[in-house]
Parts: sequence; C-alpha cells; structure tokens
Amino acid sequence: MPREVTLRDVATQVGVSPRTVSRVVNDEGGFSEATRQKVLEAVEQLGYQPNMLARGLITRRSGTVGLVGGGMTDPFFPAVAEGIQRKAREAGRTMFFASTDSDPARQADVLKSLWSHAVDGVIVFPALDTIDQLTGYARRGLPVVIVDDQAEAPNLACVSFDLEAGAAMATRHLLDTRRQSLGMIASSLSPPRRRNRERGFLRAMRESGHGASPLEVLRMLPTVEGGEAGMRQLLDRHPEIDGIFAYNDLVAIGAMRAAKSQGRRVPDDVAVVGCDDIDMSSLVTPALTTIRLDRPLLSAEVTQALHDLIEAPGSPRRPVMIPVELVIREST
Amino acid sequence: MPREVTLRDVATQVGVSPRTVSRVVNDEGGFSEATRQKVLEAVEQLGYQPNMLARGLITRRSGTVGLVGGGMTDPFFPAVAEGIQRKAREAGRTMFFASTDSDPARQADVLKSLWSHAVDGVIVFPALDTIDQLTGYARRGLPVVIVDDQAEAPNLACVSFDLEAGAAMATRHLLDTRRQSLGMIASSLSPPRRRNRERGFLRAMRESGHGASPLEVLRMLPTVEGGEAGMRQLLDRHPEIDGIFAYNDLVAIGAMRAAKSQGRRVPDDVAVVGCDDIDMSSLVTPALTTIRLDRPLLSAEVTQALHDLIEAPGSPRRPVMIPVELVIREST
DNA sequence: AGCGGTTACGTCAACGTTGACGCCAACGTT
DNA sequence: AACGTTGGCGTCAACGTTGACGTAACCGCT
Repeated sequence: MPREVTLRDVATQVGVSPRTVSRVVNDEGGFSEATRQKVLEAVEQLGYQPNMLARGLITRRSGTVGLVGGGMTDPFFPAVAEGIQRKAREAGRTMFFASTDSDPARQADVLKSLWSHAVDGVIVFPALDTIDQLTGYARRGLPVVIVDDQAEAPNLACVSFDLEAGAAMATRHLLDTRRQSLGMIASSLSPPRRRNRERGFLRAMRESGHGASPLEVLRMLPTVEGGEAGMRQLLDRHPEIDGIFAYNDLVAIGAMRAAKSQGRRVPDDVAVVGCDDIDMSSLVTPALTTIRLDRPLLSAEVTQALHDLIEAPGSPRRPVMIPVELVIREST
Repeated sequence: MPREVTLRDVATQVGVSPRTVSRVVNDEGGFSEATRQKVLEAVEQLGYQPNMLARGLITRRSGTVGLVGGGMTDPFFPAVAEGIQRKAREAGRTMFFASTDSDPARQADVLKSLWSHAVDGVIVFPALDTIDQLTGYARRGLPVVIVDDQAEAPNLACVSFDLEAGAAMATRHLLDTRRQSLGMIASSLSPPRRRNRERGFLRAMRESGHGASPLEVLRMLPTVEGGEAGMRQLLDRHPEIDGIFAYNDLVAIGAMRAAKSQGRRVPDDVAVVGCDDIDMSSLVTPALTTIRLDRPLLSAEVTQALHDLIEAPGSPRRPVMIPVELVIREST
C-alpha cells in the first residue's frame, strides 16, 4: 500500500514549506502567482488529496453530515435521502447514512457513533419520541435538524410538513365526495405529540358541515401489511365504512388490497386517500388519491437549515412548515 | 459549544496518564482491574467518546466505509443500501453514502472525496464502464468491492448476481408458456461488458428447441418511463409480439402500463417478465413475474468481501456469483 | 535616510490519539 | 543474594494539517 501523498511531499517537490502548499490548496492568499502555479502542478502530478481527518482534527470541521432515519423500506425516505445527499455534496460535505429501525436505543447508538466521527451536524427523522436525546446533543454543540417534530434548543432546527392541514384536506375531500362513514388507519410508531395526521382527520370531521363523525382511528405499522390488517379490522367492525384516510401510501395500498380481497370495490364501495405520493402511488390500480409531500423542497429546506446552524452556531432558527397538496386520482 | 471530552480529561480526573485511559478504552491490557474500574467510571461520568479522526489519523483506520451507487430512484438499491449499512454497523463501521447518477465523472468526484475522508473501503455499483477508475483506487491501496461487474486487481473483489442465467430462465419460461415472438427492453446504461441479461436472453432463444428467434432488443433508460416508451416502440414495430423480458421490474411495470394503454391485455395478449423482485412487483396488477435477486444475501456477501479485503489487504478474492430465482406471478 | 506597511514566505505548536519504548517495583528462580 | 521476568504504568513522538506568529525583503512616503 503506497503511502498517502501529503503536503510535505508536494512541498519538497516544489521547494517550499508545507505551510505554503496548504495556503495554496485552501486558497488562503499570501503566495505569489508563480508558486501557486508550481504548487498546483505538483498537486496534480502527485495526486495529492487533503486528508480530511487531519484537517478536521484541527479545524473542528470534518466536512461530514449524518442522516439518521427509520429505514429504507418506505420509498418516501430514500428519495429524500438522495436529495439531501446531493445538496450536502454541493455544499462540499459528505454524508453518513444510518438507519435506526425506529428504535430509540439504536438511534442513540447511531448518534454516538456519528458524534465520534465528528460530524458537523445531523439530520434526523426521529424514532418515536426521542426529542430529549436530540436536544441533548444539540446542547452539547451538535447542529441538529429534526424532521416532522418540534422542539426548541440552541443548535436545533425543525422542518415539518403541514400534515395536519393535509389530513384535513384529505378528509374534507372524502366528505365532499359524499362519503359518510370514515375511518383512519394511523401509525403505531407515532408518539402522541406527532399524531398531527390524526388531529387533522378528527378536526376536519368535527368542523365539517356534514354532521358525520369518525368511525374509528386504528394504529398499525405503517406498511402495506399494516394497511391490509387495518382494513380488514375496519371492514369487520364497521361494514358500513365507505372512506379511509391512511397514514401513508403504503398503508393505503395495503388497505386497497384488503378491500378488494374482501369483495369491496375501490372507489365505488370504499374510497381511499393516502399520504406521501410515492412513485408507486400513481402506478397501482386504481391510482391512489393522496397528499403530496414535496420531497425536493424538504431536502432543500433541511440542508439549508443545517448549513445555517453549522455556519452560525447557536443562532435561533424558526421552525419551517412546508405546505402540502391534495392529488386526486382514481381511488376516491 | 463545550469542548469535547478527551482522553486527557478522563486521565486527570482518574489520576493516570492519557495512555492508560487509552489502553482501557481499547482494552489493550496492561492495567490493573482497579484502574480499569476507575477509568470506565470516569468515561461514563464525563461522557467520553473517542475521537475517530484522531484515532484514524494514526491507526490509518477511520472506521468508515463508502457506498457508491447510481441513485435511490430504483427501489432495488435502497434495500441493498440498508442491508449494507446494517452489516457495516455490526462490524463497527459507519457508512458514507454517495450517489453518482450513473455519471462516471460524478463517480470520480465521489471516490475522490471518500478517499479524502480516508474510508477503509468502498462498495461500488459502478456507473457505466468505470472499471479502470476503480482498479486505479484499488491499486492505490483502497479496498474496493464491485457489484455486478468483473475485474482483477489487488484490493479488489467482485460480487455479482448470475443475471445471465436469470435472463435465460425468464426467457425459457416465456417460451415454455407458448410465447413465440419475444422482445427485450434492456438498459441504455449498461456498457457491453455488463449486458449479461441480454446475453442470457439471446442464448436462451438460440438454444431453445422452439425454433423461435428474438424480434428485437431495445435499450432504454431503466425506469418506468423507459419501459413505457420501449413497449410502445416494440408494439409499433412488431404488432405480433407476445412476450417481453424487461431489464428490471420498473421497466416491466412501464411496459405493462404501455401495453394496457394500447389495448393489449397482460398476460393474455402479451406476457411480461421483470427482474429484481422489488416490493412493488407483487402489488401491481397483474402481479409481476420476475427474477428474484436475494438482496440480503448480496448485502452480506458484499460486506463480508469488503471486510476480508480490509483485514487482509491485497489478498486475492475469488469473485462471488449469487444464484437467482424465477418467481412466477400473474403477468405470464 | 528612516519609517511604516505589505507581501511572501517559514517556524512552531497544537488537534486527540496511539506505537514504540522505557522505567520501576514486585515476584520467582537459582 | 543476585538475576531475569512480568505487570503496570508513564514518556515521547508521530499521524497530516492549520492557527498564530515571526521575519526578511521590498515598496512608497516623508
């Protein structure tokens, strides 16, 4: 294994001190045009690459950020992850990725190791209710951006989709298309504070002029299987049910499958609305009506927030709320 | 921002030298049970976390690996990424993730930055034909694992699915179910050396006793849209076509959509076989017949290979070939 | 000529950790 | 009693880089 090329190697080849090479490489100024040329030439020729470990050790900037999420099984997350990675790269940072399986203990592990690797900041899709864990790190000086949860602390920013409004839109849409008996399949992985989809659903029902009241809010795993199981239960307990708002598109797709397998037609007998607008949603039959979340915008907001926290540590950041949109397809 | 807790802090609190604390933390031996207790207690109390930058600088092991892939848009990749990340974590390594958009230039960038960050190794789903780039890094001493391509070099290992066999299986299945006029929609992102799906398709056609010959092999972007466009072209040019082998499930799903929109029924008029067996494939209607790739096994093989390369640099690794399986559903 | 300022470097130490080595006391062996 | 061995620690330097500071040459101005 050939030794790595260092500043010293470049320096001796050019005949200057390592410090001067460093100045050229980082474009700090304080060198003549002539030496700049010679240094860059030698850098090119020797294939010098700065060692970020050494640099990070002294500048306390490692040039890395961590992305912490529940998992890749829901296609919503990978799309966001890719966007974030791209933005981070444009800002000159490299991204660590770590998944938690929505397990707070694993999230703790993951954050510990990212901290060990001296990440400049982390973006977290929090597992359950782990705000304390996260504010703890923020207070210790780690810039933290939290997605879809709220908290206040130095070095901490929050970015959320307005899911309560989204859920309300979805619900009103169901009511407006003359559905009377609505149920919701929510997520068993959402702690009370983060149940804004449920809040939106219930609020829209309450506020509707139709005098309808919700049949039931079920909490299942937010997967296709969870949706199937939830739908079976709902059909079993409330045969009159004619509209479903699902936690996300996977659940909605599961619900549609279960409905079909029990002989109910979608949307004729039961209407289904999902949430997320994953690619798949427009491809299933019937194509899914859903709440669209603007993933590129989320990626942009989140990286921007993190960038700001890194550049101006401790400065307060207002929480960002991203509006959502109802996409009507064939399932309603 | 409170300064990071270092070995020195722990050392002064306990009343020993930093070197001793280091020995305890790394369990090197050479300390008494009494000091071990005291040190661990202080570590706990102060919340000491080793600084991987400093450690990596001297041990030349950063405890990180890079994962380099085309992108997250194809759901096949995220699933593998998560598996790899999990395995890496179990081996005590943290994973960098970077996507290349299947662009060799971007892949070069990405590798440069990973090298800068002193990763212990990389796992690459190569963009187009970038073997030279990769063997170059391997020769410079970076352990490299390449997925779905072959090369020989020190510090390099290859893991592939047996896609030629898979494609042949798919094709034979089509022929066995009395399809006569077969076409294939392949990928425009596969360089000649990596067109083993095409080779399998053509070989199976040649070797079949049915005397059939392939209508056309089209190369499109491996996306749903690519599949749609490909199918439209094939139907246009060969109205008699009754069987399609698609590069992957996304393409297959696109092909099915295009077929339906042109009034052909699947599987009655045209049979479609995909490749990958992404989650979505069992959820679309008709459920897709496809070649299943064992993603957990790939994750395991790939991390194992990388681990071996890291632990025993330069040692030769035989290429690994993972067998695949035909899953028959409703589209054939 | 003398002085202040600037330009273009070099020197030195430090970041937090570990490898190499050294030292001393306690112990066992002859 | 003399000697080697071992256990338990400390010391020092180094990894590759940058921050802080020094300095010599040169410029322009009075």
